[in-house]
Amino acid sequence: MVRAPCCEKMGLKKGPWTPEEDQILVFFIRKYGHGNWRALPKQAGLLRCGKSCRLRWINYLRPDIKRGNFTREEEEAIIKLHEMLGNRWSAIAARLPGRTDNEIKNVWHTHLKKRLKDQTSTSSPASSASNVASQSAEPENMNSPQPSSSSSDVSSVTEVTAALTDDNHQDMITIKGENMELSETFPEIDDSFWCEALSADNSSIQLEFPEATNDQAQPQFPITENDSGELGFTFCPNMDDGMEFWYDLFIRAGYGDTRELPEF
DNA sequence: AAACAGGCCAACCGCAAAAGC
DNA sequence: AGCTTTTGCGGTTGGCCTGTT
Repeated sequence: MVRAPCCEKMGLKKGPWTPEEDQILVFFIRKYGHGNWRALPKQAGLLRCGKSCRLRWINYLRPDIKRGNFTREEEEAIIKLHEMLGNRWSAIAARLPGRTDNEIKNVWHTHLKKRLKDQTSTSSPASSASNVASQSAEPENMNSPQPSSSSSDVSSVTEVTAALTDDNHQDMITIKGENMELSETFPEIDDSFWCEALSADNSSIQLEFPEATNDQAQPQFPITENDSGELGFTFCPNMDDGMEFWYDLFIRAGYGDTRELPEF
């Protein structure tokens, strides 16, 4: 069987995700779910393969993800579970709410394996095993408060995501200072919608995400002209390689419109 | 201050299983 | 029933960061 072309050959992006891509993915999944990962990036206007989107969502963007350092109880539980289940990371993750298999796997390889080796080399196997067993936590203990150092260890990416996934503000955007609910706004989009979002000098489109905590989430999209003289703007103006799919994203997300989009 | 080494972790790859047709 | 597509999983990699020399 011929191997499927890799993402790069298909013109898809690889490597670290940008905050803008995260926003789009979170927005799309919150609105439509993820019934088909393969189709999702195209529908959402992301230049990523479905596999990459799935991984990003599961390992990083899911709202129930618990960020920050592992507690001692969690670490002991991982050791105990690994003793029982072996390298079945997804099975271990299923018993640790908010933790992903990838995260657990990383913790195991970077911390726990080494620690366990040190323990066994400095104490008898029997005492080590009983120590682990006695300290292992039950699943209900997993939700105990995290140390403050853990809770403060949150990236700006997560902050933006949190703002967009907060139940109090879901599907809300602000256009020219007026709060709107996406589900109400988009079905009625017409040319006047975009006119309202235009800046005073018609040089940019302004959209706002309420409660956002950094500039990246309060984007202003410069209007540019393509080779054919058609006007448009990029959804991610700060990205190095540019991703001109804003129009596609919003139309697909709220409209289902299949009109021809200008090429840039 | 620069070079190097090691730790860490997000993301990728390939394979297998499951689901769909 | 068999083939194709999609999803899930575990292993691995690459690049950034930090500590050490």
